[in-house]
Amino acid sequence: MVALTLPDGSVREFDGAASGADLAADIGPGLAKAALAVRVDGNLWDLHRPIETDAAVAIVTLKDDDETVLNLLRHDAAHILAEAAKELWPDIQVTIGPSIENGFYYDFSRAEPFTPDDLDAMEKRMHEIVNRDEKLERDVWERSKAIDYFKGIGEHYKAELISDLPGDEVITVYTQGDFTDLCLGPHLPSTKKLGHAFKLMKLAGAYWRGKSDNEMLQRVYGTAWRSEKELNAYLLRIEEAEKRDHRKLGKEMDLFHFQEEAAGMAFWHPKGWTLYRSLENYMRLRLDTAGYVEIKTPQLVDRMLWEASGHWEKYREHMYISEFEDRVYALKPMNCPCHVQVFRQGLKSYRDLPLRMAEFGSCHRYEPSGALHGLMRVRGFVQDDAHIFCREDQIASETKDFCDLLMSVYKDFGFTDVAIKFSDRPEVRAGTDEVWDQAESALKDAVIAAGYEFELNPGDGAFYGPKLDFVLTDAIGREWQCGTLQADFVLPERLGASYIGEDSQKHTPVMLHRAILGSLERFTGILIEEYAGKFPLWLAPQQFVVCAIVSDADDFALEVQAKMKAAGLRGDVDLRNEKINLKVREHSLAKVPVIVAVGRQEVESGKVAVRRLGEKGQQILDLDDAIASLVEESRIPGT
RNA sequence: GCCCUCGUAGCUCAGGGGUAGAGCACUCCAUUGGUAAUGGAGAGGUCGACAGUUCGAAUCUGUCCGAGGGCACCA
Repeated sequence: MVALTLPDGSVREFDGAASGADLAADIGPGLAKAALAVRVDGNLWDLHRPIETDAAVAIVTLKDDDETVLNLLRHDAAHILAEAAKELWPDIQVTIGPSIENGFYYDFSRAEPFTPDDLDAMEKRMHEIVNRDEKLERDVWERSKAIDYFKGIGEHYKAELISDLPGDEVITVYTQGDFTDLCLGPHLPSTKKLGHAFKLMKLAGAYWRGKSDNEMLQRVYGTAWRSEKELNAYLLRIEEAEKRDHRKLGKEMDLFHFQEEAAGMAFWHPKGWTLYRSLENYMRLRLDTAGYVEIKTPQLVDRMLWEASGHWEKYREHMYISEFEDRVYALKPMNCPCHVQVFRQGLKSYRDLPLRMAEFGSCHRYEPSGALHGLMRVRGFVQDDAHIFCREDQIASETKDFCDLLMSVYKDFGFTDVAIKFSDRPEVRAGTDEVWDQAESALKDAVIAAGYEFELNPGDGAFYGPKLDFVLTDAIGREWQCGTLQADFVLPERLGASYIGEDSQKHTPVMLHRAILGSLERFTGILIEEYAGKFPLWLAPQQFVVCAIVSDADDFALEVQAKMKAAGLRGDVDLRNEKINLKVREHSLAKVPVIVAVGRQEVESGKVAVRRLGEKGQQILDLDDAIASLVEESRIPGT
């Protein structure tokens, strides 16, 4: 007798072992048809796997809108993709194929590279397999049998996977049609249950087991959803994201460009640079208010300093080197060693601490060519960097002040969804365990005291100390790591920084490395995508355009522009011999927030017609009133 | 760095072994038009770079550079 308790508390009893399918059939034919899997005491099981003891169970159907169903569908889609590939190219080797966010992938090994046509062929075959309604059978195999089987059919990667499984691991295989695959499961009862709301998206290379020394496999990415409607919504979402890609908008809005003579380094155009400077000036104001001093240090520094700091040893392959007169210089990849040099000038007292030293530091790092990505990952960039030299007992308050400042800055850009990750001691590190204990708890206590939640990221700290990473989520749900706070007990000592304490003795300060925006290039890119190019007035590089409707209004248009500029607003005048329709269209497409139109009526009345981006109509306003309200609206947050 | 794809006019793209095409932008002419494209004419390219195959290469092959998508990397 097996008693199965349903989520509503009711109990169904069976004479012997019963499967989820039996249970669903017992409840009703509708459920029997809709059932995809069964949850048994919290674990997801195949629908046809016998349940032999009393358990709390729940039938899983498409209506369950948590990730469970999507994972099931996507995992099955991966298997069906593998089956399709095996049918099309019998000599292909299958490896792994998990469910991932928004879809699935499968890694294959095959001498011939896949072509886009192959992708279509695989997708077509997948639809056929779904229609075949192949049953999925679960089987438990002996390890040696499994290894022999997969070796026997030439699936060496599978055999390797099994060999590497822990000795006590139950080895399960699933068979659908003629295709048998090693898999933990669970799966849908048959291929038909997947439905047709899937699509193969792209081809990519991927290292076997994620190790760059290993063979490069061919990965096929796909997406799968409960319904065509969900699939189309997803495809639409991707299209929308592509429209606001900062590389696309950067070109369209004439903000910046890249060219091969300086790969990974941006050429900023007037409008882009205006935006960049707005961001920098905003940050400068915030730092000034928060008690930072700003400095500027050299970009080209002798290797001796980098040897002393440890960068020559740890970071050499990322550094651009230049040689003159038997001396070797490196373009700085980081600002910290230079900041210590400034700190070391003159004798420092405990009264000088905490000393918050900021620099919009221009850094260069040789990033692998494949890592470059628009403004988001570049080789030349500027950090809103600062180093706080302080005593150990000041770490807590400095951490709190920093977190508050960072959150306040992010909020000014509309980012309120900020995750904090705490990374503790890595395997390879400098400093004693005692120092690490102290640094970790100081940093952790400080975040807790400041009232912020964080997740642990074990072993990912910097070699000199633990760190906090700040990850923000943008308007379309993507995550970006921008801010960081790192507690450093190593560099100040290595580079000979010291201060005189209350006891008249020399002490070594602690150094907090910190950045809020991270890199100005990257943050600008994030802002372009966040706002889809439609910047709030204070950031918009071109805040207004004054358009003359007839040439008789040209002088007045120039007068209006001059007054607006005198009030501190940024903008141009458009006196072209074109119709107002064309001007409105072009400036709207250029995402200019404010279009001021003046014709004969305005010349006579002295008023202006103001049209805001995104609105259909316009307002007739007194020029002074219009200017006053635009000036108010374009004020930098926090001023 | 690795795998796949791509590189044609300022931009978006078509074409494809016999020395190049569209739309928009640009220049000129006409038009002074009230809120998302006025009409006409003209000019514009060493087809990413370098080799090779060929009577002939933008087209085929190779190498390199760059870009896009992934993987690896991101102290």
